[in-house]
Amino acid sequence: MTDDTTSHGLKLFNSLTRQLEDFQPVHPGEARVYTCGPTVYNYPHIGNMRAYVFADILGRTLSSHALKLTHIINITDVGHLTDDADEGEDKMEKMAAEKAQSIWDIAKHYTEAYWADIEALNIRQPAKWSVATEYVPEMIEFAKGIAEKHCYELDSGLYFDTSTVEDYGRLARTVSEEEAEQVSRIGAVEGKRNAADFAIWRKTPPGEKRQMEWDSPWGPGAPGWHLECSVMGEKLLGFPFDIHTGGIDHREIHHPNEIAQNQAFAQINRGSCCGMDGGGLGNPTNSGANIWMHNNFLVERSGKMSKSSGEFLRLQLLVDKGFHPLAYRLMCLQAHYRSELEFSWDGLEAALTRLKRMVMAAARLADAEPNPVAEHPKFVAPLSKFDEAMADDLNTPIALTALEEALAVKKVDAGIKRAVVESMDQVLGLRLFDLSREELRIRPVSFEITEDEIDAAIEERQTARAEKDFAKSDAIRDELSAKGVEVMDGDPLGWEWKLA
RNA sequence: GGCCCGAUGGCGGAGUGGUGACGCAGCGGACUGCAAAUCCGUGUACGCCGGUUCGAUUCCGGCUCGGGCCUCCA
Repeated sequence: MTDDTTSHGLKLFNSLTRQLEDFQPVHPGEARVYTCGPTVYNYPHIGNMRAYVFADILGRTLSSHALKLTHIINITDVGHLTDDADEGEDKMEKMAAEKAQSIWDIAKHYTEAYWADIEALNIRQPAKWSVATEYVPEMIEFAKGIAEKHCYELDSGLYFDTSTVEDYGRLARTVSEEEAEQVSRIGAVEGKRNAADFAIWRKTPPGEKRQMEWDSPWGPGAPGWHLECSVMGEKLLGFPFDIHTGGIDHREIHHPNEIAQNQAFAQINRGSCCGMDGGGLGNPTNSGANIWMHNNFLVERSGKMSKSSGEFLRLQLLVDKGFHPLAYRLMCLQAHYRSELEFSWDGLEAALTRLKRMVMAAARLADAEPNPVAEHPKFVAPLSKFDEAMADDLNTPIALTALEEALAVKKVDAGIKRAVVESMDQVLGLRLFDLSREELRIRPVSFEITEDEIDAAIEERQTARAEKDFAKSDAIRDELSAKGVEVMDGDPLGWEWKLA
């Protein structure tokens, strides 16, 4: 699964150019990736998690191409506002006030909840989780560096003048400043030079004291949201790095602003960064990253997933209903990352069934010693199909079909087959050889019956069957069925929960 | 209002200028006391109207419908 050409045969869709591009590492043999992570003021919903499944697939694919991966995911624990881009409450402060907890406790709690989901979805650990509040001094330094030529100060903070960089908004396909002006912003900040200008430092209003604030040349306050990603990307990966990922929503505001900051940085430090000349985005490296990738949304019929509509879809809710987290991962992989994906419980159940069947097929290879050296002609087609699909902008839906073709190959050495399947699952991360059917059989919290009771009932039923008392055995089966248990006589597992 | 995207069988979802993946569901078969599970097999679709073409689901234009963004969001 390796390719020693410079492009690694890998094509990725660059949102900046809206084209498929060959992946050419900035540093030969390496891949440096920055992923926009969560703001830890609430639990992540499953739509949020799609972004990290996508980033994980990207990272695994880069690794499979023999690239040394350095992956950074940030944790935003400060600097996110509730309404307008420049005013309003800080999300973190708001939640802390609501819960009457320290803002630091809020951040810790939701960071850990997020990490639990990361693990449950078999998302690999990045090289580093970069926490925004640990980089505030660097953010101030960064802001000081670009302040004179690219920023101006208002009462409420230090603002970035978007007219000082070329091609502002190119990522979002904003056509012109004129167009941006047409947007009527409620509560727009007085004094901004351009409608699109944004705060890079938010001053604490006089007489107030925030839980999170730092001293700065512009007075006490907090960094703007966009600043952290510019700074951590530069500090940890160096400009330009290879790939920047995030949700498609970031394509419109957050990443254009981040890019503007990076361009300003490139202008100030012209020549000191490889490839960055401080000009426009005709030279993509000025954006800070060679390729910008965005995953599309998970949607449901009511529209976009929303955190404001009360109970939202958390991974734990799926588990509570009897769905293993990896069924959700598989559901994500069944669609291309750039397509919207429709969420439904039926769809999730379909993914779970598919996953179970793949796990069963893998289990038939449990006793085989993986033989990654030997080859077999029957696997040539599935393997090349798999590699081509993944190299074609991470086409996981097709890669999955190649995996299933490999699992379905008959009359071959099990060791070879196992090695093939393992190599594919290394990229897809479904844990086919670690999972058991028992693990996938998760009891929905709403079901009353215990496993001991089920075992007892089934034993009683088997006795009746042995005595050919089918009236009784059928009655027991019906009873179990009413309680959500499906009896499976000819199956070693014996029984299964009836979901959905 | 501005910008952008989508429309594929019962559901989800790939892909393609000319035999329309795949998964789940359904159906048939094997197995089973009967089922279930499993395995094998299998039918059904490219929103509408024009255009280009020998030929379009695939390219172009229009229409209809749906969605996203423009305010925090993966």
